[in-house]
Amino acid sequence: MTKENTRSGCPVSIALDVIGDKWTLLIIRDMLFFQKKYYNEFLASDEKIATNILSDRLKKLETEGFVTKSKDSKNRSKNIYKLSQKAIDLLPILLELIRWGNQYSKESLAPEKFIEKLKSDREQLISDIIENLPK
Amino acid sequence: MTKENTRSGCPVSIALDVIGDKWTLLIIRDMLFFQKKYYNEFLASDEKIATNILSDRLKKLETEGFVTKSKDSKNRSKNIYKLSQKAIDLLPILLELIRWGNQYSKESLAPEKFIEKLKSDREQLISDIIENLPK
DNA sequence: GACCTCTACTTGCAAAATGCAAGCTAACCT
DNA sequence: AGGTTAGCTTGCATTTTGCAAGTAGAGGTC
Repeated sequence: MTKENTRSGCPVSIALDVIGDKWTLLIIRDMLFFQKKYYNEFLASDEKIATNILSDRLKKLETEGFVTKSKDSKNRSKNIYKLSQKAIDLLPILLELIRWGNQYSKESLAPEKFIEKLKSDREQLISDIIENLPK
Repeated sequence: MTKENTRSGCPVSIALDVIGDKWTLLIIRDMLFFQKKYYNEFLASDEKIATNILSDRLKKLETEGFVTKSKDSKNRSKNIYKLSQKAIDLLPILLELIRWGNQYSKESLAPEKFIEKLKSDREQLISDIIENLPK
């Protein structure tokens, strides 16, 4: 009785079925690039996500196996969100989005150094980012 | 008086502002990988896009500079849609979506050979695809 | 020239998703 | 005990989506 949510067997379509919206990848971006892990950290992003959307997306990310949720041992009223490997493997997609977005918008505020590194040593950059994730 | 549609200066957000939905990239996929160029060819895809959504997305793609529209010289009632460089440059994003979608779904129907090539010689694959686009 | 089909839409309408503001509950802090 | 922080939920208006039906123009067929 599992509800089918895929539209076709095309891997592009399969990926878009879960990350094809304007918010999901921004949450994952915050976790991958800015080491965010708390609800209120996600809320504070420049794009100003609404609380109900954030709540909904975190729930979906959890049920789809992109993040795990646990209590902060220092403060039992806080939840810690942590990326699974499935989400970490979205990193190449995010890097290509960054490269494209940076190329086609004069409004892009990506640090020059990051873009340089992305172009010159993508593999090392990926390693660095993964290395840097909260344990 | 241009309407601002960007949420922030983050290049990820900038990219998602234009391709962050479930349909836009599928149209571009059809053009890049299957050399589609007619309205009814897009309609025929497995994902079964509705006519109003397709019409809306083609319009947006045109105004955003991803595709150009022209009359088919053989049949004046047909429109030909053609990718611009801006859209062709989305190819790396699509390839990473394919790789991810293929890795995380057992339902992925991507040809084994394509995935092999993607993993072993991505640059050559990109050249081949671009080479193969309708003139 | 009348009729049919094909192509590329538009329109109407119901359902779902989004955006905004407000409220709410359980820690924890002082 | 009272206020603050954290992570939500709820209500409601607006927007987007999905489905079915209709339409207008070009082309082809008898």
